[in-house]
Amino acid sequence: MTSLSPETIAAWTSLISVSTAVLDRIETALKRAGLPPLSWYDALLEIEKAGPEGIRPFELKARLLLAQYSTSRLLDRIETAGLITRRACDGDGRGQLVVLSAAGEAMRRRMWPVYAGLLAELVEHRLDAEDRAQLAGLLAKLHPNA
Amino acid sequence: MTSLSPETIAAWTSLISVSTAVLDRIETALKRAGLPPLSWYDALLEIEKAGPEGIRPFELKARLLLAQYSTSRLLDRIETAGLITRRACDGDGRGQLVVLSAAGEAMRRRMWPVYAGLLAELVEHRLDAEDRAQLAGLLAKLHPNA
DNA sequence: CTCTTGTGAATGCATATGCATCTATATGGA
DNA sequence: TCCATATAGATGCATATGCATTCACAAGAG
Repeated sequence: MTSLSPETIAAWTSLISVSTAVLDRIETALKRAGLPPLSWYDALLEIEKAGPEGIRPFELKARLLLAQYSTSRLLDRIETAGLITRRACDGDGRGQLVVLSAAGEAMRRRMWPVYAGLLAELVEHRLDAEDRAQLAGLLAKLHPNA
Repeated sequence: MTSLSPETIAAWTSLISVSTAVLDRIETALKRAGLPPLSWYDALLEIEKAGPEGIRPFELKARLLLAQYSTSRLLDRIETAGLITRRACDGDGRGQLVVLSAAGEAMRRRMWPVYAGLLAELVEHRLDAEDRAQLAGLLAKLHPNA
């Protein structure tokens, strides 16, 4: 029987409930503002970071921790909304390159204040500078890379 | 323009990626073991804690941070699997009381080692006792109650 | 008692997700 | 060159989720 310390349980349950609650608040606020879901923001941001060269969907999938089919369909929806363009990738006939459109950049910028406002209210304001650094450090130890 | 400290951003992105990655590992492991999803575990545990008196669905909804319709349908599926019984609630004709069945308790117990094993590997082992206490404390400050 | 309003729970319909599979191209070896 | 295998990406089908609405009962006002 695997046994866990009470602190592990407390940390884990808080981790989940905090992330769920904050995500929920963000999604609700975006919806109320007539904006797309947070997943679009993350995608738009990664695509924007890739610049005019564009980014390959499999690369995006890795960065966003999404399943392959989720990436494919998320890009479908974002493309339908006119926020990206997909073009064939020369050098690899199987692939494509995704590039942000001007409307895509505008959309990401419109989403940011809503997102950042809630992070300020729900994260930044509840921790002092030392706490924030400590929390970031502790969570970094939990990254499942190793 | 709302501005956030780099530590806030780092803490938030880690919070999300860690919770996503760990949940993912847990869901995958449960599936591979032929067990139901983690959401069932959480529900079964809350129902078990309520004891033979049972628990009202709206109470469960609050504890699990679920939408009303999600709760209703989750209970449908769990009931279909024979893990709970729902009976009318005397004193409130609108309501019902959900009680864990023996099979439900057995299922929760079968799920626990898989769940706990991964929490041990991915959380407990990566932090020393002091880190765990600190992390739990910091996350407690982020609970959106206040 | 009756009417209005509030609350617990279910459900029809549209959209999103997960799984498995499929197509097309790439790559490495015989 | 030809074949086997691997990788990028899309998609059909089943299941789950979100939204809005609905139904049933509760509670308080008159």
